[in-house]
Amino acid sequence: MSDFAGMSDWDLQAVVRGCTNDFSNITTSMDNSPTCFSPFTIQEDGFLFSASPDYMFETTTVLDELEQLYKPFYPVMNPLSPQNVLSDHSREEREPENVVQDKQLLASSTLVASANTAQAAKYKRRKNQQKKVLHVTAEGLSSDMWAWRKYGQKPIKGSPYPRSYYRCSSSKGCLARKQVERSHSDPDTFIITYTAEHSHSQPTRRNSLAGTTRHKFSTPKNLTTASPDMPAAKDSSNCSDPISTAALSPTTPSSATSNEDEFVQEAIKKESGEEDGEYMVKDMILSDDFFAGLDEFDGLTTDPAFDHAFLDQFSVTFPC
DNA sequence: CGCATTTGACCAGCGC
DNA sequence: GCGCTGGTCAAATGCG
Repeated sequence: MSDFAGMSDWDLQAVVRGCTNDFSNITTSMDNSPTCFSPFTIQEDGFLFSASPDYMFETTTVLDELEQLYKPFYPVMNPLSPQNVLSDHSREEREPENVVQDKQLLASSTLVASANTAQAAKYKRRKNQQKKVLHVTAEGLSSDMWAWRKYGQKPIKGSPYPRSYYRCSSSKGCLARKQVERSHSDPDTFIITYTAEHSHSQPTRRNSLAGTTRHKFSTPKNLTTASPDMPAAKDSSNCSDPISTAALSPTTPSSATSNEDEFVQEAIKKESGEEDGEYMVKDMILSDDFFAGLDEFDGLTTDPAFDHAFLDQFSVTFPC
């Protein structure tokens, strides 16, 4: 059949799977330029926000203003809510920045306010729909504490890779949506598009129910249905592919490690004690978790527990 | 049994 | 107005 048909979702699931330890891998490759010099960047209407420390410093003022603008519309300041992934990808013509921001804010508040009318949101005008686009590598797919449930997958015209659709399963009635697709220009990069806003506070830890993760990729079925595009399951040479090894459920891993708990604790600590100003960049994607992750990353990477948990997940799917 | 995932069908937006 | 495309629904299926 088509290239999409066999596109097992192993990669896409990997995309949305939470693994808060991987923020350092968030990146972009919109122009296929080397990304190794930029830990990650965020695209906003084609404009790349380099998240290098220097740039972040320079944009602090702007971000501060953004944050001030966003605050009134936040049900809760969620470090990693889609709101924090700043990138409006509506197809509307570019308008003066503050005008666009105002519109986004209105749209955001409207979406939140209408959280109880999921049906009404069913067919929102795409053109005006608020979106936040994030480009991440497979390792950086992680991302958030939200629990996402996949509700659809569609082949996208012009792209050899299908797009997966996820909705927030943390709370019923939450309109938050998440689309994940592999970048056509850079298969190592995944494009995550957040739509709407969570109508509830961010869970302090991942939803345990959603955590009944299924390592589907290890099942015979999924192995046999491996996509022609993603022959990893068949081609042992791909076992070295971090993307494939990250092929885990988008939902909460039931095997939350002690390291993850540490992350949660760290996040809680920061949430309770640090808010405005100090984490300006968190309003993009550099959340508290991100910095916490950075702070702990060195330790984690050398922590036997981390290695064990991390490799354990890999070995489950790709025992090679 | 409850949950998540898969997947075909349906519907609405959008461009022509 | 029509056809294409994207986004969502919901039944079927599978797994723990």
